Amino acid sequence: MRLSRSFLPTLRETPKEAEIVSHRLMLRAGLIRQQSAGIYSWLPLGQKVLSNIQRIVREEQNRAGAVEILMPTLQSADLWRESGRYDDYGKEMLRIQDRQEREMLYGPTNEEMVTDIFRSYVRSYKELPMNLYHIQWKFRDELRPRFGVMRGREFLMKDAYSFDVDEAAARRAYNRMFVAYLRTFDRLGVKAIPMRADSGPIGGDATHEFIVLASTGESAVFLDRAALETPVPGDDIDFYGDLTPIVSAWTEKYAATEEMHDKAVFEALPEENRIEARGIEVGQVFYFGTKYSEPMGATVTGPDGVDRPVHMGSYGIGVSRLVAAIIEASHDEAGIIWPESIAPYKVALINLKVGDAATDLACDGLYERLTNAGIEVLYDDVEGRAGAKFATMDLIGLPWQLIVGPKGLERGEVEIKRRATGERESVSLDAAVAKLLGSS
RNA sequence: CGGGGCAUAGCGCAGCCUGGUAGCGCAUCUGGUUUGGGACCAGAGGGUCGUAAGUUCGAAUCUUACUGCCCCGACCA
Repeated sequence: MRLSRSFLPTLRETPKEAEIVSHRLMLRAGLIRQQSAGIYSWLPLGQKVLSNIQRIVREEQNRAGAVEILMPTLQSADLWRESGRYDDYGKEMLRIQDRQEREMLYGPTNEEMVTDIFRSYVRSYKELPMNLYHIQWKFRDELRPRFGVMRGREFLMKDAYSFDVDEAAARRAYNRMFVAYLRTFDRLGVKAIPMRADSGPIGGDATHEFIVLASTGESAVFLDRAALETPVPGDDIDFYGDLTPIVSAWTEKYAATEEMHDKAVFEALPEENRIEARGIEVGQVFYFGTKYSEPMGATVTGPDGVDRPVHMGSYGIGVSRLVAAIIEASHDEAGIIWPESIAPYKVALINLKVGDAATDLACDGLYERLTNAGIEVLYDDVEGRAGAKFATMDLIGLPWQLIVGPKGLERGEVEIKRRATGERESVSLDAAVAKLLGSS
């Protein structure tokens, strides 16, 4: 993408409403614009990051056997009366009337709706296990939205729902999502630790929150340092094999949120292993048995010919929140440092002297070669001073900067800078292309 | 929802106390000089001062109500 044809509104000064670093950087780098308390528009750069995160989430969900659907944002109140949650959910749920004065709501979650879909079609245990997910906007009318998209009212969430014939099978489904989450967050370039968590109003007796450590996090957490070093399974993992050793390797190490904190167990750890920190919840997995299937009549016929309510779990990832969480975990004084897997562009191609024939020619050539090779390049082809160009590119945090100016070109060289480390080297144009093609 | 704060140009702010019809920096536009880490000079455009009522000869400024937004807390992907 040529900068001259793009829409990249960066700010030199921080809007005063932004308190935490991710919110400030998201506004300054032109990722989002606030439209109302807790409600944001996503600008081109933010939208690209959001879709890159979705792509990875989707790939890992699919790999773990979940099947993508798409449910609407608006739901009928009647469905929620079946589960009893229409009255329970309270003011956090945005209730709407349509022109026929039918009671509707903007979905804060989708257990009822997915259960309705399931019960409409599935009759036999032979069709299980089943796991349906979607990535859709949710609305929760928070008392106090804050920190930008970290706690917005409207937010993008991946939510998956598993259906199984009995508890043992449901626990296996739970483990599949647990492992999928380990892999997803790893690929997104963040260290998210599964921690024992309170099940809250959704109910159920098995749940973990996946938490990214960050000083600005909203939850206080306690964990064993060993949890940080537990390996994440590779992409050769067999999701239908026995996952319990992997899950156990994580759950055996102490890691808990404040609500579930067991002081005695924590203090039994060697002192140097005890970590007290703050964290951002980016995902949560639940097993809640027949909480919805029973009142809503989602049953299957078992091998013995008897109908039983299915055992369910739900699995959420806060996609829009992850954008902020990743920035909290990966930035410096100058701006954002995107992990390569989700960076909006891989390379910032900086033309230091737009209008200089040789520089323009070199840049256009590099742009074409890289783009043709399938690399996403943001090409700064706009007249401007070097300092301002560097500052903007540092701010938006693309992993690589390819700096091209007349001085280097006289020697036949361009400069490659790695945003994360600041390390830079001067190489020939061919070597630069080769290096960028070669780096993953 | 309890407590606190803010609202003046695209962004950041001053002016308000002590009423007299709005200013600074950045950004934008024009011209020139510059050009490898957010340049300089000269000029220009842009605001019915959140909304509504009130007080007054006169309101950004005083009063009241409302709205929006932010922060702390309780609640939450």
